[in-house]
Amino acid sequence: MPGVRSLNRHSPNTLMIRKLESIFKLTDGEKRVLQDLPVQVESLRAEQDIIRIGERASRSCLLLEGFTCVYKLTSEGKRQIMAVHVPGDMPDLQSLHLKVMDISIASIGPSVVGFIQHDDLREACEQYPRLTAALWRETLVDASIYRDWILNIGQRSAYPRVAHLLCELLIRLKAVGFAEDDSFHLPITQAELADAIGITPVHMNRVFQALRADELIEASRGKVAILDERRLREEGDFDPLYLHLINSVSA
Amino acid sequence: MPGVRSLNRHSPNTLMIRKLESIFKLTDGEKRVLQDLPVQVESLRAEQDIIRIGERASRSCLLLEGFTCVYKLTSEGKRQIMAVHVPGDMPDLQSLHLKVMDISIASIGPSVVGFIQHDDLREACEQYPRLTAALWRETLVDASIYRDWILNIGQRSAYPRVAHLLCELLIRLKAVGFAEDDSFHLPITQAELADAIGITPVHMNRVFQALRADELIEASRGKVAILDERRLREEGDFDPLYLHLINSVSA
DNA sequence: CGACGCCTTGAAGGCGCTCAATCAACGTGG
DNA sequence: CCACGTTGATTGAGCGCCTTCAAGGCGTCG
Repeated sequence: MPGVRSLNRHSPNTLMIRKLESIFKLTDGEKRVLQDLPVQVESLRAEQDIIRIGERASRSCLLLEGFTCVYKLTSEGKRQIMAVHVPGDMPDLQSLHLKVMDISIASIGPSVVGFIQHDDLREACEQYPRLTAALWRETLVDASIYRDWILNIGQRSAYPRVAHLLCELLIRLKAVGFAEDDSFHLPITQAELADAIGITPVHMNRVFQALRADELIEASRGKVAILDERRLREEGDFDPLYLHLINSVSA
Repeated sequence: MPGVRSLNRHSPNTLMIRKLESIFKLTDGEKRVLQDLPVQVESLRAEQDIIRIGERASRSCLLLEGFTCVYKLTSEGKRQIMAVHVPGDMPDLQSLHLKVMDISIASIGPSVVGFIQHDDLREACEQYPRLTAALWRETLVDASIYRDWILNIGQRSAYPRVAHLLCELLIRLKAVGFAEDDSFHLPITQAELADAIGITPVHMNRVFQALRADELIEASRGKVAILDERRLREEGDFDPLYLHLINSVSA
């Protein structure tokens, strides 16, 4: 069972505040409300469900460390991962207005999340309408990423698809300071990546080998290094417009 | 160029009001604000872009008649359609908070849309915060549909994929009263459907023939009839949960 | 050291693609 | 009223990306 612990460096909400601030300057009042939001921090093991499809949510979570993903199963038991979250993301913010979950959310690798009650969130938004706008915007960016995944899976072959996903992860991790030197820690199996890309684990492996052979990436035991980002973007037909990043150099 | 005309039966916003009312009862004040929202109605030819990727939007549109779709092109010129809208939908509501478009939106077949200035929308939302919630919810349902498309394209083969899409269209059209007798008018070419499903026009054609041979659908010249919805849902592994419909019999 | 999880590799087959030609429906102009 | 062009649906043949089904390798951990 998940233990409760306190974060060492920052208050849990610091990540969220920093992220929202990249959109527009928050007033002191807005910052204070966010800072005072009660957050229940929990550590998760790898592959642990946070919430499952069909359940009703009364709180949303903020990812603090590690990774989470959105997934869904077909009736035949095939899994599709529709999104991967990096620290600072709110994986199930949508449940604020869509009570019953249409997806499941799980941790990838060991992670730390903070739960915020919907009532608290709603109250903060009522007090400071710009928070509503900022959170709404977050969900809109999520939607934009979904759209790009549809394009990626629907129109590109396996190799560029993987390249595209890696470009996205790199830029998003850079944006929150979790990728140094174009390399990042990603405790995800090839099988899971395959589920996100819509291909077979076997084929995922072959694509990875091709990417390594082409000297685009290095990958081993949870560590991914992008060797040539420019060329990887070309191969993956990657344009970061859809991420709607603001103060980003690489975007 | 698109002509401007007035709608015969209802005020343009009636559709939107009816839709939002399915979520929660609107107060008279809320209804009045919506009713008074200045709407610029325009008729569109088939295949006409409403807004293109990279452009900045200062207004959003409400689909009144016909169909629109969200699409994006790869650098190789392949097109993926990520969403199809039915009357009552707001195809680019997202631009309210994401100014620069990450997608293009176009009409499918001749359509009628109403444009609403963002400033007007924002003002209405500030006056009546529940409108904000309702519109936010709309965009969240859009996102849920995107997710399901990722699952559909990523994990299912062509035949169930098409079945799934047809189920979705039927139920959404029913919800706004645009599908009588499990059949609906859909002025879309097989090539366009193929772009939405992520397959080739040629293969789309073969899947259609299979669906007809299995007596699941009838389709000719812009008219689609669902002959056996229960079985089509089975074949398409369709569960309408993700549509988050409220007062719907079939959901 | 044995078991387990994950990565890797091989071979065979199928789903969907590509390329191309034909057909059907419709609108247009002569 | 018909020849013609255009657009979309249909069909065929061949090929290739990716899947499926295995088996084997390798590192980690009890």
